[in-house]
Amino acid sequence: MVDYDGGFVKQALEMALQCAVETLLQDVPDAKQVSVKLSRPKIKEHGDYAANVAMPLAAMLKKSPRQVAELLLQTVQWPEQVEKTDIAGPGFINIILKVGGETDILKAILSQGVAYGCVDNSQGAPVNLEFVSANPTGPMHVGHGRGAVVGDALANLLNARGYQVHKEYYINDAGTQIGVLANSVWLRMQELQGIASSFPDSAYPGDYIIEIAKEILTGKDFDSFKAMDEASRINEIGALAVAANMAMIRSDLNDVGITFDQYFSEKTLHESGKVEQLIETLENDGLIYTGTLPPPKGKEVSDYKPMQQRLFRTTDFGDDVDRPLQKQDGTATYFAADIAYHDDKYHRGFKHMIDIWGADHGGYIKRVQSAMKALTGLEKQPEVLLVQMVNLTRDGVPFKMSKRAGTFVTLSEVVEEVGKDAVRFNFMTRRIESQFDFDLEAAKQKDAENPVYYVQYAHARICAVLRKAEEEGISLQDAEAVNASLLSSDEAQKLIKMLLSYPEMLDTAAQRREPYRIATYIMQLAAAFHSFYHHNRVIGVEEELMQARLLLLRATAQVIKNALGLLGVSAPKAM
RNA sequence: GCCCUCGUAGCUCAGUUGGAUAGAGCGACCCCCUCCUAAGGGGUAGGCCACAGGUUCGACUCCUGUCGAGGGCACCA
Repeated sequence: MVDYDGGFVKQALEMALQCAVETLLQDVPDAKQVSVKLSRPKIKEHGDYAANVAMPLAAMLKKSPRQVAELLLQTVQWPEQVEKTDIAGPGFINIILKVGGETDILKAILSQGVAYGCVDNSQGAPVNLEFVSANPTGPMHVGHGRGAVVGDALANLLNARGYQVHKEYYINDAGTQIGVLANSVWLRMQELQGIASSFPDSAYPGDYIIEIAKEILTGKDFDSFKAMDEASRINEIGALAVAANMAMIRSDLNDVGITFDQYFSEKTLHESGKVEQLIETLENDGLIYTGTLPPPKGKEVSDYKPMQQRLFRTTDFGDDVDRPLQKQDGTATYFAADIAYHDDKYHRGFKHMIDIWGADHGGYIKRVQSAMKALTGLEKQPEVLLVQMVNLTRDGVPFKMSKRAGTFVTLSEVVEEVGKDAVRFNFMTRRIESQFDFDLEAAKQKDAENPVYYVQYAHARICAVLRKAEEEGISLQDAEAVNASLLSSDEAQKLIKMLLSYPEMLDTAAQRREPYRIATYIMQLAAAFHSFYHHNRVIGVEEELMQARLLLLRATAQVIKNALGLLGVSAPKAM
């Protein structure tokens, strides 16, 4: 048991078995490639690792799986860590490692501290991770919060596993929505000046619009706006309103502990001519033509009119239909700006991009990837992770959110009610592919239904024991001096195995972009600890055993803290 | 009509990317604090893994179809 450095033993075992497999297959004429993959059996009796290679080999060698397993065991040259092996069930090879490595692993956790589970990323591949990117037309709602929390945890996870992550927020500060925003604010500004005006349905109704209007009026005289022509007034107010909303969004994000390395403005892409340049480039490459798109199917489009458009041949690169880059009035579409944006990322040196989007943007993936393939030749870039919707309920009753009707629940409201840790942890407990039912009342409760308390409590409990030890004048022995082989109880062994599997879990989570695995892991780890705690008294037992158990607790606290840290959740010393 | 995601215990969800007896929490029922934090531990009950085929030594996992839920389908973002 020395694979606390992240799967070292597992690799050695796999290589050893692989050699044996190849030796066996030497004489087989039509042998197919068989690669050895070890798994960790769920059941203790099945050993530390299990191999299933004997089964697929059986047919090729025309022998039973158990016979094949025996041949393999005769051939294989195991590394020294292997204690013994078994053939079990239909033909599994179960590998049992030498015990007695407990001290090594616990010592390693303590000496590595926050670095336990991490690999060096100083030479790591740069990854551009774009997430949240909520429109700057209003505050963030809880749905945005899920993407924000997942994105931030993924950034931490990838950084921990060898990548260099650049966190980016794309500000959609161009287009008609900003016009609507500006107009809404202008109406409120007039209202505040006592000028009665009708408030159309198309305007944003939220109270925050009034706040923005007030803020603008304290900074600048109303008459100066009145004196402007329509276009420059809307432009100016739009810019001020976007700035105000972005300040609010950044503050909301800050409340959940999220910051970005870069905020990228869509507007600057238009202003700098990058969008135009992109269209020109595509034009020169013959990737644009004039054509007419068919009407959308299955969707009511009352104002559909066939029209000639400049279309990008994305179908040549895997898309379903060619996409317009310019609107009827000649201005660039959102899509045009978006591929200019991703192209810009590419030219900033990011060959690898990950975007986290809401599920309502699922239909958008193919066209962006197709466009990027056309522009850069990269396949499947950006890598898009879709986060499913958050369904809000209050005491089980569905709660419809609408920015238009002003009935949405903001992220900051929820954070204020529930707390940052609970919001972050709860959002991390499910796969992003599953829709999230978020009950506003349940999330407020500080009881067992809130898993965050279960895991934080585990950490606090350990700290309490360590405090108690200090109070009683017990000095913690140096890890080197501790005889950790005394940790032989079932609960202790289970806990050690959990600690040992942490780097492996992180690696899987990073490779599969599934930070929720961290949350699942912490819950299992906390359960293993609580069980240990209940069955194994620490303070008051015989000195040598007590020191061993204290060491185990210290290592457990460290891993809980590390894992929670990746999720952006605190590990309280007392609760 | 087409595309994407999902369907596992009464409820909310895991299931290590095809392995051995499908696991937690909540809810139900029953135990455990003279003892380091009971925000905890132990146990019982609860399953045709939506359904039907297929692939193979083996399928909750992969493929096809059906049913059901959510999202999306030009000139918005």
